[in-house]
Parts: sequence; C-alpha cells; structure tokens
Amino acid sequence: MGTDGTSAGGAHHLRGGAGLNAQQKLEALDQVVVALAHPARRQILMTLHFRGGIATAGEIASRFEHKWPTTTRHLRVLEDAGLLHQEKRGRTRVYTLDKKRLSLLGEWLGWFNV
Amino acid sequence: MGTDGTSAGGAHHLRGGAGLNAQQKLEALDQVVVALAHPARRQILMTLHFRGGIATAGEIASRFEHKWPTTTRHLRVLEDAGLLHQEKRGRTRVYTLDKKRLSLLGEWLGWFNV
DNA sequence: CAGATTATTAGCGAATCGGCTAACTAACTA
DNA sequence: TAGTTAGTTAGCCGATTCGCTAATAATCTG
Repeated sequence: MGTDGTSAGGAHHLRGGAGLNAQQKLEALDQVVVALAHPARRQILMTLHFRGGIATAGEIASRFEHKWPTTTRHLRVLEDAGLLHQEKRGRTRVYTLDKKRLSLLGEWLGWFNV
Repeated sequence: MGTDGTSAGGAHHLRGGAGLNAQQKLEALDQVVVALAHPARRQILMTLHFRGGIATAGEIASRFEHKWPTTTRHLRVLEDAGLLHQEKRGRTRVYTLDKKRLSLLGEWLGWFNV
C-alpha cells in the first residue's frame, strides 16, 4: 500500500464515499473489504446494527468467545476502515456503526449488477 | 478455519446462493469476502467482467505486474470461492466469471440497507 | 522429434494476521 | 485511599498470505 507518499496520516475524519477522489476511494474500499474479511468483524457490525448501531466495547466483547484484547483489535481494524466510530463515555467506550463506507462496497458490487 | 470436522472436500460444484443451507452460505460468504480482500483478485474479476466474463489465463496475467504463478494462485483462490470457473482449451486455459456467489455478499450488505 | 508456447505445481522466505497473556490506564465506588 | 470495573496497549507466537524462482506438464509447430 501507499506506493506514493500521499496520505501519511490516518483517515479518521474522512466521510464515506463522498468527498474522496478515485484513489482514495480505492484505498478506502480496500480497507473496507479487508476489514470484512474476518467473520468476527462482520459479526461485530451485525451486532452493532441490530442493537441500533450503538454498543459499548463490553457489550460487543461479551458476544464473542475471543478474549477481550482480541475483540479490541478487531474493533480498531473496523474503525480504521471507517466502519465505526468510538467515543469515551465515563469509563466505558461507546462504539457506533457507520454504514457510509459500506456503500463503497455496494458500488463495487454494482459493477457486476449484483 | 474449520474448527469442526465438516466439509473436508472442495466446494467445486456448489451453485451460488441457492441450494445452500445456512451454514454453507456462511462459509461460502466467508470464502467470497476473503477472495475479494486482495486488490489483484478484485481486478481479475473486473478484467473478466469487462471482457464479457471470459478470458484466458495469459490474457489475465498480462494485465498484472505480478509474475504468472502469482496470478495463477489468485485465480485459484477465486475459483475455490466459486467466483470463476476454468476450462482447458488446447494449451490455453479459459476462465469464466461466475457472479452468483457475489450475490451472497450483496445479501449480506442488504442487512445494512446498502 | 526438437523446440516453443501456455500454463500449473512445488516450495522458499518475508511480512502480516490473529489468537493469547500480562501489564497498564482511567474512572467509578466503598 | 484502596479496590473494582472497563477497556486498551504491549508484545509473544504459530499460522497464513503473497511475492518470488525453478521445475514440470501439456499442447502446438517446424
């Protein structure tokens, strides 16, 4: 990744889909697909979705057999891909689903009329 | 993968989407997403699509910087995921796109209204 | 048959992934 | 303040991924 020197910083505040040039879209799509390429991470998104798009780290972690640090890492992969966001609330951490980036994958699939 | 002992053999002749039970669908979806989680493999599918869904291994390999064996392996990942099929024709090998399994991902995305 | 063409298979090695435990930080509570 | 709760960070380690080269197989051509 990053054969050129662009975008050294994180992509934390980028909005999904809109406002990205072609290459940024490709990179964002890649992050999204890679993030989805693990069943636990897909399940985290599902869990979040069916809880109204919001849950604490503990609520999410409790749904998995994995140890908590493992889930934390999965959460970060998803966050780096822009698929969810995180906010500290007291001593808990609240994760919110962000579906915008999923539409990049939807667009890609659209090329195949799926 | 495969924490249980099921499905030792390949899934070569399974049709996309229809005719799979819930667990088979989950496994097939996983293979599809993993297969898509590499830019070269996504590009292979695109290449195939824009050539009318059919191309020889050489035509595909020539589009990539990778050495041929690398592309061969990518092709097999895609084939194992049921995203394309292969047929020997003389000394060339013809790959054909099969979009059915992509719909599994479309369905999954559908849960999020994307 | 000899040689070129088209591709796969075998297997090496660096890098990444994804589990884990241990240690740590920050916030609430008694 | 001491202890508990909620969660992350650090880092180890085995398995997998993905590039490569070399060898091999199978088909066509002269």
